[in-house]
Amino acid sequence: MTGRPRGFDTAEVLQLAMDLFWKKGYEATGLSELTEHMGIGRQSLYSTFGDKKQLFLKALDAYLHTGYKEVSEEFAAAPSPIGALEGWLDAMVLGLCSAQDGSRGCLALNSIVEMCPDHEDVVELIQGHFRRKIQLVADMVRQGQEAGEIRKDKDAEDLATFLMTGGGGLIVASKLKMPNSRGPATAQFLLECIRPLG
Amino acid sequence: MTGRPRGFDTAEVLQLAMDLFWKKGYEATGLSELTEHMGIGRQSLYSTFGDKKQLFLKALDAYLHTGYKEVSEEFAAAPSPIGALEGWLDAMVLGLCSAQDGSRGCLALNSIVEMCPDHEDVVELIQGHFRRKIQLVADMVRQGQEAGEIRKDKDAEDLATFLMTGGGGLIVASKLKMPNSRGPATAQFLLECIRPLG
DNA sequence: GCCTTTGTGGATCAATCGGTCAAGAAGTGT
DNA sequence: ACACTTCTTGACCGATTGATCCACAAAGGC
Repeated sequence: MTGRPRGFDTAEVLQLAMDLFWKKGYEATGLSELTEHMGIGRQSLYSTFGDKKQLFLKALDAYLHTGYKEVSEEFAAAPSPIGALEGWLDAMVLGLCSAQDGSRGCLALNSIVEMCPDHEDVVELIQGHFRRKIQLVADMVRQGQEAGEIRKDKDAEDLATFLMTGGGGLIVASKLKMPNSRGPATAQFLLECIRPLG
Repeated sequence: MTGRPRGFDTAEVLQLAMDLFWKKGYEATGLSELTEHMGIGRQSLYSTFGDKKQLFLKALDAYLHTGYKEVSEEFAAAPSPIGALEGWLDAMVLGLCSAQDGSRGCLALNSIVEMCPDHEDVVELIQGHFRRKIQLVADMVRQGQEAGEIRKDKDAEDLATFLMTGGGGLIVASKLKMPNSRGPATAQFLLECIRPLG
């Protein structure tokens, strides 16, 4: 027998939970806030997602997957490798300045800082995503190297790590909302550093 | 009248509080843990430092000051501007790999991620420190430019921001403890990017 | 020695935490 | 219409949170 169906869309309320975790962090987000913001009852939350930790892991996983998918699609639609990377960094800096999202940064980075090295499950989840994303960027770097748009005297994965690290720094710094942010200039300089010499 | 003197050294227990906040973050650190780790009673803590938030602010302030002082002294003792910056980045990467400190990262960056943009007092405190530190690094970059060790086609403060951002990214990434960390290589590349062209 | 001032330790506060339980509402399948 | 399953609602749990109160100990000034 099938019983009464759920009165809400699982993926939808998971997205709402993600929003809250993103804005407030894991520890600072209470169950009462979650249920209120998600628009469902306490028991519905527990029977659907397990406990708070599992809900967080599922929200984080969804975040990582959609993030990977978005970048992947942007890369595929880009006119050139260097254009793809430029668009990626620009979107990163642009997203950080949008007054809409405030300065909530990146859920993955926030979670790293808050929950590493405790919470091994979170560490492993993000490590796996990090590895895949590095490969995604490194592939694009390799294409750029073959096209002569990117310097060939450095390993593609090293350059990808360099971009990822710089991007991470940009995201974290953006939370400070310094009066005269040099985010765009720094992003441009990151790109400049991987171009062919001369 | 002077009354009974304190049975502990204020700066000493503040350092202990800092250690705990550094390792666990603000929210995740409880009063019971604090008093136990600091070795003082609850009431002593409150009468000496105010409430938890004020204690945190004082610990963070102490952290920022000692951090600034250390870098400042390292810079003064360095043989050359580029050597100063190299030593700074090396110490940063080295400190992150030390098994002793685990992967607690940097208290300032951790606090930014956890407490911005709420907790305006924390934001302002770190913003002020950030401004001063950028100036410290930018001054060293300027000296390097005049000495011909650093490229002159970029603004010194832009290059300093670039280094700070990259360093921040390194610190955050280090918390993930990826199997084959490319931290040292990335730090070296950061330095390479600010050297004169050709 | 006494008196005053301050520090200390333990009990205690209301509030909130994550999590559970049980009763009733709302469906599905036959 | 009925039985059966699932979802939903709200009360409730012990534990812990940051914070306060109060009695008592310990030191300096006279």
